Amino acid sequence: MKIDRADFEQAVYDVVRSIPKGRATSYGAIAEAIGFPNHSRLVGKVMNGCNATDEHIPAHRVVNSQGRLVGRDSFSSSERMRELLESEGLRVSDNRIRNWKQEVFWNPTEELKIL
DNA sequence: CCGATGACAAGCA
DNA sequence: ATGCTTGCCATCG
Repeated sequence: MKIDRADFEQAVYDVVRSIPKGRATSYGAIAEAIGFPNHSRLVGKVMNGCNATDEHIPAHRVVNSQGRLVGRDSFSSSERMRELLESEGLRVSDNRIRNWKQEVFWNPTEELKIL
């Protein structure tokens, strides 16, 4: 199945905007939630373009499956992403979110299914 | 956890 | 078109 770029982007933004403050999710989880489980990389691409022209999208709440802040280079500064997360009550050490899978991880597939 | 593999899409030379 | 890289992920070891 081919992917409609505009439709894909819109779906990604929609999910990202739904991420609660103090929580975070992964590229793969978003991809799965919008129906493209094996296109996690495209989510990253979309996010990359989103924070460049930033549209009040909490891109800092999107990390990789290991809770690692791989997208920090696309922010104003390398520390920006970490600061945003810490200001929401999250703990970050060595470029990773603490209690990632235990507490912080927010599953859009599960949460949005209920709505 | 880390490294290597295989899968998929897009951008670039 | 080909080859390599990328805000990735699941699986295997």
